[in-house]
Amino acid sequence: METLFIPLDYDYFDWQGKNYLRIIGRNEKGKRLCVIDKFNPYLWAILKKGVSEEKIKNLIQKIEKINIKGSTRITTIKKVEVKDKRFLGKQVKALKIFITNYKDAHPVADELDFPEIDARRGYDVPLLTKYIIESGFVPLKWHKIKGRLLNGTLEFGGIDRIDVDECYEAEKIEEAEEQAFHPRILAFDIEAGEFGIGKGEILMVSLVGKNFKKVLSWKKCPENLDYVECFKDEADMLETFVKYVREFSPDVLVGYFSDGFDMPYLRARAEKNKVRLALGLDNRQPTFARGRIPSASIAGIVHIDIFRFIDSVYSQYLTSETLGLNDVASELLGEGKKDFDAFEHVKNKKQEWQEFFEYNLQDSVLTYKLAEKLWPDMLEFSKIIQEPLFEITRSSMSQHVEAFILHHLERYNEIEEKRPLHDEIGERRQREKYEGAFVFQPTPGLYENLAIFDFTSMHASIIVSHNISKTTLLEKKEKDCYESPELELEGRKRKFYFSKKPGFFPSLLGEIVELRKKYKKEFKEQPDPIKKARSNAYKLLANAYYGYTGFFGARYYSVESAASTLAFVRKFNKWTIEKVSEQGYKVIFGDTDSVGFKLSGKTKEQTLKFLEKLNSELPGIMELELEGFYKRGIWVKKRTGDFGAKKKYALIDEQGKLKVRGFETVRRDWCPLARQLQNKVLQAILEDGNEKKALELIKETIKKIKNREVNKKDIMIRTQLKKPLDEYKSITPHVIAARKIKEKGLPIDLGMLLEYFIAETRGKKKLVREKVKLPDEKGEYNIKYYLERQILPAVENIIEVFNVNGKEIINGKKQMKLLDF
DNA sequence: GTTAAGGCCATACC
DNA sequence: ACCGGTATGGCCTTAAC
Repeated sequence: METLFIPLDYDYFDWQGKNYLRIIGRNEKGKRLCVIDKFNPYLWAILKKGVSEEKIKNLIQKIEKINIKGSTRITTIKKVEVKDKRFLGKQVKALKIFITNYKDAHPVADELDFPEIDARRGYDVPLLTKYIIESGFVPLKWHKIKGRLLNGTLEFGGIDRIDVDECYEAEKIEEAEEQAFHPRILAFDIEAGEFGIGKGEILMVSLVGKNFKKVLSWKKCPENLDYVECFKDEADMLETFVKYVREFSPDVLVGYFSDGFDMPYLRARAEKNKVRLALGLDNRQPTFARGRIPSASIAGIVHIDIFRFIDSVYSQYLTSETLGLNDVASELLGEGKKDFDAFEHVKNKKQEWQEFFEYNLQDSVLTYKLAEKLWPDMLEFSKIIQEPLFEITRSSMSQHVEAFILHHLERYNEIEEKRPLHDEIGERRQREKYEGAFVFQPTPGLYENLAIFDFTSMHASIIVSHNISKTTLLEKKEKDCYESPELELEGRKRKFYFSKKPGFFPSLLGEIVELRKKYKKEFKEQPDPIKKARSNAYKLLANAYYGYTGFFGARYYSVESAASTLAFVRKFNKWTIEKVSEQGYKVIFGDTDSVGFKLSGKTKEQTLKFLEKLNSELPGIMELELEGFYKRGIWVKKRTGDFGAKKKYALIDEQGKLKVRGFETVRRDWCPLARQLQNKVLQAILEDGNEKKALELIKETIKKIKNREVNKKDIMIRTQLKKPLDEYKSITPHVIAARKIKEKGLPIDLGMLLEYFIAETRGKKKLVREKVKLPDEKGEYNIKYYLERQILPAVENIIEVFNVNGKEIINGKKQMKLLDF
């Protein structure tokens, strides 16, 4: 039998002591199929240099006798082969040791304690990763499967007795031509009576798919909402939820924060009600893998918590201030959550059931739309990294980088390095920090006609151009090698040297950068979401690569590499600043990979020509590009000290578009009133080149504050709770806000955004925290606080740029003047 | 009781 | 534990008077 197949969900099982894979996917007609494949696990024993043939033979005989006896299986050595391999870039002889069950790879490695063996590797890569590398059966690409149709016999212990159309035992798997694939997506969301997992009842569950929307409820039966279905109790509702999911037969079941909330809640309530949450195609209940956030997985269906993908990968593209469903959906879909206070409804037993149902449905609608919108990104990430969707949507960027490397080592005949052990991680984390990038000290002022140059993927291009990595690092200087600038590490000045023989680590990064360029070009020529996602995925990967070298959990961790890369970053940034100055431009700012300067009478054409010249002097694939030309820009004084603040500026381009960095405008822990005013002030100043209109704007706002005409939502300050409430050494306003919420009986979650305002208070209260009130608390805003601690700080150093006697203003009269308006 | 320095804390830039 | 160094600035805590 032969069929086309796209693999979606990977799982493994044991049969007669051996590992098998069960892969669920679809054929080209949309039928759901299952493929059973064998797996031949092995690990590596890297031999010491110069071990004789004779000794190797003896060693192999000893190894072949190893067996691991467990309660359910005995793992033995199937065969041992001698191979010429590379390890950390060096040529080695290694034994490829095939074993019967990968779950015992670790104990087998422990047994390989022979004097001829230098190192043991390849026992700590996750089984699925190992399988995909070996089989080439990569996720989300079409394959042609030749195999035997299984028919529900007990051949594999009945593993094929699952809810699929057909199940094959694979005999041959080969890649097939690409074609479009549209997954069946089903989104879900629950509403519960209490926030604590399982503490309250699940009041309703919504489900949204293509041409499918339902709200399941048991608390209330509305007459006029056709999508609401009513049940006699919670258990009945949960059973129907399971039934509907099974009937819809989704490839992807998606929630928003469902790993952390919906799934564990469903599990807890199902247990309580003695309902089996048999969502898996094999009728199993969801399982929860351990981890910082437990990942809920369903056999045969890819459960995606879209929040986790956004959190670890996609958030870099977002400007929303929180990663909550409302903010993210508003930004990506232009549509937010329904305005409804579910907590109020439950707590005060309100009877706004219609609104509640709509609210619940809308959450699933948004989750569904987000999943559709982000599908190209998840798809491309999965195809590029070659890891299954489930893993892709839950991994950090460093894990993505590492997985990408692991999946491409075979091309370099390279044996994988091991994961650092607990003690090693500890040591790495404790080691002294190394010096970072260079930031140019700006001079405060308003400047006209500016240009900004920046390096494209600077860290990546430095690593590639200087062949920097753990495995290309030389012990000492050689005749022809790359030499890092002098840097300080562990208290002494030193340099590092890297071989000119291309290493797999920088080479792979070189490929990533190349592919990024290629797909970016393709996207520009003929834009579509897939091309965009592909180009973005490579870009993200390239940018995360440097961070990976300095990440303590990395297999290819290398402080020397990270420190050297940064030394080059500093060198090239300063080099650019110098060159630009020498050419007669006035440099205004510079940070890490960018330099901004005044055109100083030169034309754009001259500047672009000069850019070309600079590029001809850069090594390897390093490249400077024009970030943009700007009409005006403003830099302000630091609040403490009499010099320009770094990482704080605002620019306006020729189209009048504002670009604000670092100012309160872009800081979410300032009230909207101050932020909006500052933004308007910056806009006015940069448009007109003078402060007249700005002063008017400030005057207006001050008047509004004094007359108590400011909207309440505009004075709210939002601050994130970054650690458990009782760990705070300093009791700041937002800690008070959190305590107040706790007193109300609401949950305090790590990472939640606390909202509060500063109110007028009676009596002698000096500290800000004593005036904190929650949004729904009664009280008037504190005029003095908002004038002096929000509005004034947000605008005073901006308008100060226009005053010749700048120093006097900050200490004296103008402050008073401003407030006297 | 007041005040300045130092530390804690959140957030931004790249 | 899940990229990390550079940087700003508010507010609290502490120590000194």
